[in-house]
Amino acid sequence: MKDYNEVTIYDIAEKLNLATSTISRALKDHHTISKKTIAKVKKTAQEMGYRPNNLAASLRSKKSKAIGVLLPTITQPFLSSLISGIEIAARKAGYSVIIMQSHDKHKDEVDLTKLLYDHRVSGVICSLAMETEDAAHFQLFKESAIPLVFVDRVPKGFNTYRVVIDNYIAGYKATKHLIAQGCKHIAHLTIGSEFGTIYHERKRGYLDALKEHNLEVDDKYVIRVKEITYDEGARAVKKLLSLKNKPDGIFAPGDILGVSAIQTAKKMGVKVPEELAVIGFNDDPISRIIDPNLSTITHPAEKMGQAAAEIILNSLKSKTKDDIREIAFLNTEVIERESSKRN
Amino acid sequence: MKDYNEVTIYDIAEKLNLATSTISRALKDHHTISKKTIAKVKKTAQEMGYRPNNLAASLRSKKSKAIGVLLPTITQPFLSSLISGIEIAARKAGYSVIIMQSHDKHKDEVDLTKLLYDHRVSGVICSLAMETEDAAHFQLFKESAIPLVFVDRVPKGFNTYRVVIDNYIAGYKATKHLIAQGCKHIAHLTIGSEFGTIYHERKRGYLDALKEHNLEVDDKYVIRVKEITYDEGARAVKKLLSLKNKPDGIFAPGDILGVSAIQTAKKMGVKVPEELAVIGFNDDPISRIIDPNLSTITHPAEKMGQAAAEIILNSLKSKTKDDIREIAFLNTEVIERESSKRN
DNA sequence: TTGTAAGCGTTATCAA
DNA sequence: TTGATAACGCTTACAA
Repeated sequence: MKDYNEVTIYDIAEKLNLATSTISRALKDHHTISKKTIAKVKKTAQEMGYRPNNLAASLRSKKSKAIGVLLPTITQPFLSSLISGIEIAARKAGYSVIIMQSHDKHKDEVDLTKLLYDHRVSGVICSLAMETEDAAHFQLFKESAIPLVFVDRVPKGFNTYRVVIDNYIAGYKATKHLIAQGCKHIAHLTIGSEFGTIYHERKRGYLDALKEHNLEVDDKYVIRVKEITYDEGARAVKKLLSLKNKPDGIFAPGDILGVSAIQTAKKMGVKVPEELAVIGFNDDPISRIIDPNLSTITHPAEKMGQAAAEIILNSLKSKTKDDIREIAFLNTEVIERESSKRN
Repeated sequence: MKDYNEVTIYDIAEKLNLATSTISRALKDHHTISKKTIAKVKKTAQEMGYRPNNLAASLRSKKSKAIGVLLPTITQPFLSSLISGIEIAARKAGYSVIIMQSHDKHKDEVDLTKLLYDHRVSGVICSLAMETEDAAHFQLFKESAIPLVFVDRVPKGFNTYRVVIDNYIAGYKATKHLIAQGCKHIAHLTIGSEFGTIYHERKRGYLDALKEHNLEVDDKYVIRVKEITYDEGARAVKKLLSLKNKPDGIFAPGDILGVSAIQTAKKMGVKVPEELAVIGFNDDPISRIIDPNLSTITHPAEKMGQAAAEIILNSLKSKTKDDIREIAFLNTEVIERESSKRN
């Protein structure tokens, strides 16, 4: 250990014959301290090798300069990009990022909210676990006025900040794209409950696009998957392509499902896009590798992360206990690739 | 705020007519406290809704129960899986995980080591930035006896814990696999300096495998890329396939490069694997999506993360200022897929 | 513009 | 087995 030479503001104060409070203020450019003193303090701090002790500051101010991030997992491309965006924005403002994974388990999510609370994080960014059906465990952040931002998988009927895309519009656009390619019988895969809303919203967009164009809305074309995996995707698509009236288009609400639709179709001798047009969701790396390349919907992960972090940072700065809960709607676009190009 | 009802050990002490020190000890099952008292304290703590304040504990003990993780980026599949492994192991032991991205910049890495130090993290897990050529900025962890584990991209000649695969063996195995498929002219892509060692080691394995089998070692078959991107991979492979003596095999030390080798070959009318066998590295998701599927080398990311975290945890527990710097070598395997199957 | 002094909630050192 | 008390390094009223 080299604790013996850990320099504190007390040491600086002694050396400069000033009070610790003056040092503390000078170091943070407090306006009541003269420029001369500030310069002098900073210079000697530098010379003495002073390093602030965030722990002490946090204890005193009851706020650690940290943002807690609670996600189902961090290995999905969308989520790791999200974290990246958060980390960049947080770092710039001098905040650190603590990450926790719920692994889509409700119980873990509940436990981790408590842990984050214990850590006295300044703010929390969360995307809900697939299992979660209520948001009661987030109440403690509200009660403690700790800014809370939900991203992507957001709870229904819980009043907080949220950063999302308009999943309804995105689903609508995706379906409309298939319609524009001449598809008449469009299938859809879906997952999740109404609580996490995003897949439900995408489905709403899908249904409304069909209705708007007077296209058949048929329950047998909407298949529910248990989880977003290649196996589940294959299972669902096999079922669809075994129908006597095969669909001629599929809107998959995730690229893993979209890719497995292409793979399954190829395996079954169904030509993509000629006989089956496919569009996915997210613009994951795999969508550009599959042959034919998968058309998809952009999901601006890094931007959403930055937006979420900035909302927290602003909320912390303005201190106004605003009851206006900001909703950031980020834009999405259709990316047209070979898997849906029929014209 | 509901600070007014924040319960502290002081409140518990008052209620039970005990000293705060007793409460503190009881809560941690200290052996000098009677079982009866421990039970009583825990029960009332529970009842009163007591939540420990890590910040205060950290300040006092000069150690925050946190592990700092410093990586080039978190969006690469290998690295996000690594973090996942770290998070799981750390969480189990009651430690939190703070992540920082160097974005492969040396300067950022230097700054972030200081930040991590300021945070009083209990330990640090790091994978070096591509730019980094010396490890001087990690010295402060050594001096403070903060356990430091390097993973994957480890520094040369800096004595600390490290969790790695044997990149030499892996490169050797990959090349040998191509040789077993009947390849006679095997090319290799490489990157990075000798400091970060991993790519250099893979290349050594490649060269030794060739030599062992009396196969041609030709400089024109070793192409250096500037970064691991599809564009750089395409550029390098285009060059290789334009030689009058085209290679009949490529060992790419990363799946992105391997995938772009396949794509480029296909585009140039070179058949994979018949005319060109390809093997990548990492077993990223894209390797199973590309057609033909990319043979590759496993890189046990999550396990490496867990191993790294556990080394730190053990080091913290045993407190022995051990100078034996553990090296964990994890196993790798060749995964044979279509891109190299010629027999 | 600067100083005084009281905490923040623990842990650790003695002493009992 | 338990208690009293002094830190840990900083922030922040309030005073000067």
